[in-house]
Amino acid sequence: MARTPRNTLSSDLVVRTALELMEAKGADGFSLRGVAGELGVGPMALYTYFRNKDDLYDAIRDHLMGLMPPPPEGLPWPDQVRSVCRDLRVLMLQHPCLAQLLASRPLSGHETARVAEGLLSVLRSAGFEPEIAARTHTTLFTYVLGATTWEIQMAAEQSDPDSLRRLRASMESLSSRDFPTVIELAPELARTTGGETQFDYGLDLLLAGLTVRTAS
Amino acid sequence: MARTPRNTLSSDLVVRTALELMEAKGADGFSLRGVAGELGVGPMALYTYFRNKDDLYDAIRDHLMGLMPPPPEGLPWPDQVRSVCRDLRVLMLQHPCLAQLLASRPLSGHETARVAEGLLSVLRSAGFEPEIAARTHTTLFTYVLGATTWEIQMAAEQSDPDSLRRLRASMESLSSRDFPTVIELAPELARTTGGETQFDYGLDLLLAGLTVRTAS
DNA sequence: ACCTGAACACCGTTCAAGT
DNA sequence: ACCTGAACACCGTTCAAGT
Repeated sequence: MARTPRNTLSSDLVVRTALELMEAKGADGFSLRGVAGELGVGPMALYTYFRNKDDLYDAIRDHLMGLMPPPPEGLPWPDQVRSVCRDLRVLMLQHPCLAQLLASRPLSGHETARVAEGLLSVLRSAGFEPEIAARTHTTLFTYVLGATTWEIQMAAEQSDPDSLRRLRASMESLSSRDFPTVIELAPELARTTGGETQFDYGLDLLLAGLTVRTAS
Repeated sequence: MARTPRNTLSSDLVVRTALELMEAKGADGFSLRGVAGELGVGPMALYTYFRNKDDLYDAIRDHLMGLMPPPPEGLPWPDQVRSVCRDLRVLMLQHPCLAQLLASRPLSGHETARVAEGLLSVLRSAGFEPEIAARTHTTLFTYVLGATTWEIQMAAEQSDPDSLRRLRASMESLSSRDFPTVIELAPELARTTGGETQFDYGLDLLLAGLTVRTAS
């Protein structure tokens, strides 16, 4: 908007402006040209600070990961793990674009490494061997990613009355001969597409599985 | 490519052409104009069969879900559940675009309902109450979605030598004072970004958790 | 180093029109 | 119903140039 004079741009300002735009217009409506327009510069000005769009995405992701609190200290390890996973879910809900940024790009950057360090060190301190700690870390991360991505997507869909109407229509077109269980459980399925209870249900299954593993 | 005369188009032909294009050029390179070009028609010809791009996406997803085999019969329920989850992972690996199609759109369509019916009926037959069956279904689905999306994305990244080089560089720039565990477990983390062993590890944690639950 | 401006090769979708 | 053609309002990125 405002004509920005020379040498007032910085990679940090670009990231913050990009993040604002992404949360205002959604990950789909986001564009480099939009960011440039918001900053009052030409689209090519951004290429001074980022090699391309993906490079900017990485920077936004790392910026958001910087908002993750460290794991709580002085608790049993299952509670520490639960806390980290819940914090990541909450951060993703607060910044829905983070889901796409995490899923589509490999983890890199300082803040992202800090979050990984936190969870991995909890697992190592709990006595997990290197390979099991790594496998558990990946399992927990991908669960949070999948569960919360799904939750965000379904919430977005349900806030659009048009697509919600079409979804109901497609549900009702299903024959109760062919799909008796889907029809029977339709209310329960609608209720379990998100929410903290659903998230904790899956997380506690994983933690229960881990507890069994460590006991033997 | 070929000039298609009138009345030779059909929604099924459009879906199959779109799927081919999506697997040849990747989900990013995919476009309605590309599909139309491949069919030798103008872009607007597709709007006779689909309301918009998302509508076509839904049709492609349902087409792919039609390739899912039914759950195996005559096995203990944990083996049935494992089989369905593994089948979905394999299908996603064979058709990488399915990951994005599942994550970005709500589940609708006949074939998608059939897959849900299969897993839900396994859970109900195993004695799960309606709400627990629904929660378990969502948990399993989101785990497979998250784990396999991650696996596909990391495989794509590692096949690009340029981004692999930059990833290694960013790993080596991490100080071993600040990130001792990440550095220590770097080889294990690289090994656990995908593969059947990693997938089964998380899946078995969930199943172990479910077994504990049903026993009590 | 930092930024502009024009250009290239694209998008999805609307609208009016033709058969 | 089925499809065309022109138009609208966009994209990311390259390239040459200016300060």
